[in-house]
Amino acid sequence: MFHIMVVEDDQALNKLICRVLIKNNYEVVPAFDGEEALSLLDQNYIDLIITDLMMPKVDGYDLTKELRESGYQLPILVVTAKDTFPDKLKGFKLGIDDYMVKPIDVNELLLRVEALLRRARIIYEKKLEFPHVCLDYINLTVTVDGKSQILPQKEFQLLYKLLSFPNQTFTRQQLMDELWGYDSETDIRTVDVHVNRLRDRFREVPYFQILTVRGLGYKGMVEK
Amino acid sequence: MFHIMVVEDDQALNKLICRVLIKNNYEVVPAFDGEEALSLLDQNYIDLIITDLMMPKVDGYDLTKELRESGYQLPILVVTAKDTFPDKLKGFKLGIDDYMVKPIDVNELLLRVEALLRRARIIYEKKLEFPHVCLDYINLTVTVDGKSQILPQKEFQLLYKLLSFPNQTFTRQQLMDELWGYDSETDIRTVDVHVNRLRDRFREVPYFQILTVRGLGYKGMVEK
DNA sequence: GAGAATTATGAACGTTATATGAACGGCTGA
DNA sequence: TCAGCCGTTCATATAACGTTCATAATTCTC
Repeated sequence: MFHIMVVEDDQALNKLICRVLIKNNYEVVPAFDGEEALSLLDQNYIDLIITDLMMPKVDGYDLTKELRESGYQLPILVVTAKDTFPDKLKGFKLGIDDYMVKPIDVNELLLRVEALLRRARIIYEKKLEFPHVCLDYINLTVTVDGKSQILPQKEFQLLYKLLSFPNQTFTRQQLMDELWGYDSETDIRTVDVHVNRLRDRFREVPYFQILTVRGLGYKGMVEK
Repeated sequence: MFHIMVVEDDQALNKLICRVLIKNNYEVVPAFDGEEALSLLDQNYIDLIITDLMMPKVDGYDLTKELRESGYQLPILVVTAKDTFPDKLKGFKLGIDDYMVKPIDVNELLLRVEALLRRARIIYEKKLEFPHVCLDYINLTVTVDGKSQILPQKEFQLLYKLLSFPNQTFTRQQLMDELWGYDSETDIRTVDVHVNRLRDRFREVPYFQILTVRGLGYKGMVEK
């Protein structure tokens, strides 16, 4: 779901934080100093960073500075033993979002991570992520290899439904019930038309497709 | 400048916080319980709330709940003596943004206020900068490739909002709420008219645009 | 392989959402 | 006080969408 980078040179603490995050359904990318963090950031999509301040090579301050100066706006949460006001001042002035003093309560960490994601409007993006493909429910947007397009609502909802449960066959009636409402009087074949349009739209995209299950309905398939 | 409401039943602390904020150029609206806070919120434009949890009549939890349920998205910073995890959990789940435990360092409070305003894009910098394009909130000025023009207020605010969160779709209602006020009775279609005028105005500019998300609202796009 | 059943596809249509132009009235500053 | 700007409303034009329908293509059954 959300991708969080944990930058912390203390191996044990790094591992602890990562484990807690993973347990709470975050995707985690660990790094052990600021330099590694910067290079990993280029290669991974990251929603939020949790970072220590004191670290070898590039420290937390410089990491923050680098990121903000190169335009990264992602939330940065500092976890550190430094408890003096000047440290906090420096951190906040560089553009961090939150500051926790060790020893930290990992449960509070989770709460603060969530609050930051919410505030940065990252968390409300109901998303479906696959390799090469991402569906954004809020924006009705399908992104394939970085290229986004907005779909009409019905088409989007249909695709979203089918890809939410890949390989599971849905009858037309099921789809009608869920997307059109249980009492809809719309012709059941309307589903076909939308499926057809989706196929047209993504004819060239190899990463997913909608299969017909004759006699039953349709099913979504991802990344053969 | 920015308008901050301080909700705290301890008169001395309330006064202290207000004084510090005023000294740092914030406009302050004090309230001494949640009920008063709610009624003052209707009458004043507020950017951020600092609130205690334990208060007579409506407490901090209920205040937060009320606000979030009626659509207010402004940052809420809790200042409280309650230091247990369940308290924090409850607070964050209700939608607070930050949590400080008494006794607090007012200087750190200032830093956190600043961080929240920045993150909520309540224009701490009062500027939005992209390649080729810069929006100056103070002067209502949009600069494209060095050429500046002043926009009418509503048009400017709308553009500013949309470009503050590029690629995020805003419903007309959200935009109305934030730019016109939660209780505004202005026709929702007024948003369309302003969008239309902005498009007219920047028709020739390739660096940003406002896209329609049919059935939902609008979103800003920067530098395709 | 023929006919029946099912699905695919393209075109057309009505509906709804949005875009656009024009006009009105209030406010502001000269 | 008046002109001009601004925000708003309204009426109408336009475009997008969802649906239906007719027909073609495919698959299944016997």
